[in-house]
Amino acid sequence: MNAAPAPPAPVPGTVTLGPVTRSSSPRTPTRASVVARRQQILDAATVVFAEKGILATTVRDIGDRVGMHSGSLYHHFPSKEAMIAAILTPSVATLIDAFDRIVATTDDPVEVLRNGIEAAVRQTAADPQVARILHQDQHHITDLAGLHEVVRARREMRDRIEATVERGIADGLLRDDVDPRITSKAVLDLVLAAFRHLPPLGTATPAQVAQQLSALLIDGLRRT
Amino acid sequence: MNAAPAPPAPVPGTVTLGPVTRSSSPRTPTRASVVARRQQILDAATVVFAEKGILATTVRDIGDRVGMHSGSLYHHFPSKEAMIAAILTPSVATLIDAFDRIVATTDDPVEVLRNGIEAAVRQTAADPQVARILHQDQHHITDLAGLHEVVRARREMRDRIEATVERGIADGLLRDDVDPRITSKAVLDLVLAAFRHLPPLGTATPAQVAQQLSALLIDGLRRT
Amino acid sequence: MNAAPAPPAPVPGTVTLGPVTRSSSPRTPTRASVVARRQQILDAATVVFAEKGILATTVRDIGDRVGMHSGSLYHHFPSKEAMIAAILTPSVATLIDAFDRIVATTDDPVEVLRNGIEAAVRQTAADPQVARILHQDQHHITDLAGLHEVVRARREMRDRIEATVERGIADGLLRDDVDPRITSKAVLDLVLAAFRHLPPLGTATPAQVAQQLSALLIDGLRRT
Amino acid sequence: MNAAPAPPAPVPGTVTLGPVTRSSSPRTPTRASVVARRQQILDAATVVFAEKGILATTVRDIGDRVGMHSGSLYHHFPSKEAMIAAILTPSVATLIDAFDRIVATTDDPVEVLRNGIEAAVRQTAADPQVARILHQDQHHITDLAGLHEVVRARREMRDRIEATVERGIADGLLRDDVDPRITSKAVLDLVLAAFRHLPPLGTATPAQVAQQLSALLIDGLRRT
DNA sequence: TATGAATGAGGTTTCATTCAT
DNA sequence: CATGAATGAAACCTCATTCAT
Repeated sequence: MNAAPAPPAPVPGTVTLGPVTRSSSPRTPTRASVVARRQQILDAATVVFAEKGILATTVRDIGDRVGMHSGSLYHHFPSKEAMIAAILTPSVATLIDAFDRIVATTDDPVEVLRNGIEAAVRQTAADPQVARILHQDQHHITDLAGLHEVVRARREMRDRIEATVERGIADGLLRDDVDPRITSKAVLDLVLAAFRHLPPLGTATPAQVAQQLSALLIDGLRRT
Repeated sequence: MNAAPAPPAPVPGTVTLGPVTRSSSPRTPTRASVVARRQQILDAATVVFAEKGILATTVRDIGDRVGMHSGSLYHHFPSKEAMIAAILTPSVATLIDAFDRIVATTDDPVEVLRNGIEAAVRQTAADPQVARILHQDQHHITDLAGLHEVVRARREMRDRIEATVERGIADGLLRDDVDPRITSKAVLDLVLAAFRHLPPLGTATPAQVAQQLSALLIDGLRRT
Repeated sequence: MNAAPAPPAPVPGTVTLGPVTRSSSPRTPTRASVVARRQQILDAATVVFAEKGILATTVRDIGDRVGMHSGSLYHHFPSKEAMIAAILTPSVATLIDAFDRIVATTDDPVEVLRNGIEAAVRQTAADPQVARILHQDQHHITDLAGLHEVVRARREMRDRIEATVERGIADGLLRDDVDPRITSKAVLDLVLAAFRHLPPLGTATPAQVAQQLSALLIDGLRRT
Repeated sequence: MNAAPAPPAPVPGTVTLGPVTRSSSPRTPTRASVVARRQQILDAATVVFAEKGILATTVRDIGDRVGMHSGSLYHHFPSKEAMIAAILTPSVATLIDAFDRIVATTDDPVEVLRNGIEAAVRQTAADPQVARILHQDQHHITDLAGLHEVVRARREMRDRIEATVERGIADGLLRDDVDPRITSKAVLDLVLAAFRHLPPLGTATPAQVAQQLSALLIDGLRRT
């Protein structure tokens, strides 16, 4: 999901002294530094988006945080929306991958759910800011055009959960009086909201949160 | 909260017995119609806020929907924020009241939760748009200043749930390995997100949704 | 500037006992009350204009002060500008009259100036608010179109002063090295600014202020 | 403060010795031009403020005069008020400095007044537009918040004059029947209104105006 | 690639004025 | 005559984006 860094361009002012390989003139950034700068911007943007919300965040906010003028951001990204996409897309993809790997591991739907929750929480812990954006700006993401992939990914996640629940019911492992659609939305909601309990907003560890959510969703609150 | 634009309405209940008593011509701004206009605006605003989000909604959007110039809205409300407050505050208050009445009814924490969830879902069903705003704009509401009451109400709700869970654990009715804080947030989240399953966004009935959430949260997914 | 609250109008329910004096039908206000209402509005407007300046004063400010809706003011005056004219014009006319009477009294230019200053200060004391408006909104009055009369009056005042100074010089009573134009502006300025020293803004009596200004302008600061 | 719109100016003093040294193409935003742009805006704003008054001047008026969109002004100043401050503050400071230098020169209160008046008029002549703003928008400046410094400066000027008059009286050099407070206000008023007599509004030279005001205030109109 | 200035559209709010009732 | 709602223009300011340098 890495948007091609694009070649550093021919560098207009550079006068090549000889036919030698001067991969980096005094001012020519290396490919590495280009990538680094890009990531720097994304990191800053992620923090601000998470803190203020996508809509309330201005490109100037982002520029300020990288120590760069807002206009300069447009050398790295064609639009604010592109930054959002660059931030969310890979993270969402990773999440799906993780879930898929779980599904491949075992056949037991209950295990799939339990492990899936754990994997999701772990991923959330790895990047709580992105999870927060995904959660709190869900609505704006939906109609942002260009984030179709993100929206699709989310829907896919839910479908996988729904399918798992359905299989669990069919297998007689899960109660047959629950609605798979409502349930899957609930599971996804709680999992994506896990960032609230993890640092920096919360204090619990990923393992704890995963255990709590599993307990809640699978076993219920009531003592048995 | 009737979202439908609905014609100015010649006061539905008023039946003129004869041609005589013309105490109010169709356009007389009776006290009733004054209130009605205000409510008309709020209804329109509610729909738009729910659809586009608080931040993305412009006062012009609202004006367009009522068929009014945006500036004219300021005859009824001093600011966009005031409209938001007028929309959210009563609804949130109602919710708390409902929950409180439940708590007063029984001592059994499990019953409190079950009935509380049902009451909340019912309230959400009564005004799904407001619930949606509350859910999806939580973040912006928090730092909107003037909505302190709404924020406080939400926190209060969570505290009540947390206390109930704690009591349930103490009484031995709920499992003692769940974290009341995480649990209460989860319960509140799922309940406030119930609007998704109810019309117009969903198709389930309030009773169904309440039953599903109770089942999920209290009894768990697993067949016992 | 009589801010007197004035009686609340002709009492709507008053029924005239005979068919004769129908100067006021049940709802027709007497000419007197009409005039009173008009004056009430002007008084309120004067206070607000003086306090906040013409431009910064909104018609709502005025309405608020009379206890009337801003729209209703338009039953009495066709525009905000008309109110300004109604406030300033008579006062300015009075001032000119006063000055003219002085001029008619004596031939001695020094006496004319001394008495003129005294008369002007007295007039200012009689209506400090108007003087304040005249002073601080001079600029806006100039290009307000409809206040031509006020502007003209001011210019006329200055011309009269200038003529007096010129005559004084010709008569050998005033120094011949002063520029009548500059001098006349200065005299007018100081006189119109006298409201600052009088209540409610200041504490001096009209006599004191007049004496001070005469001393300053005619005799100078230096001890002789 | 060059009010003239003046072409962007290829830097008048810069004489290119040969066709070679093209260190700055016409449009290079050198530090000088950055400052110049800011000043260009301030100059335009000064003219418009002086002509129409602070309140009646819109940011669009200013933008139009610089040939710039009104929104673009906000790259240079955070608000209209900031522009006002940037225009008035330095000028007022200069005025106080000038007066202070005078006071330090001599001990004779009469000389202090005479020289002070001259200095103030000279300063007014140097920047008549600012003087005009200061004079005609005194009221709005007072409650503009952010211009406290300007207000304070004005008051300080008056205090200095008042002290000088008091000393003059104590020394027996000035008449003892004048009120220092009324006198100081009058002196300041006339001095700040001097712009009326100077170009572009008037035709007198600074020296003439200063002499006239001194004559008027110190020696009086009457021939001795 | 970074900068700083500029654009242009649009956002919320204010306000004199009009008008049906 | 008063009311209260509505209008329409305009005010100040914000912001994503563009572009010459």
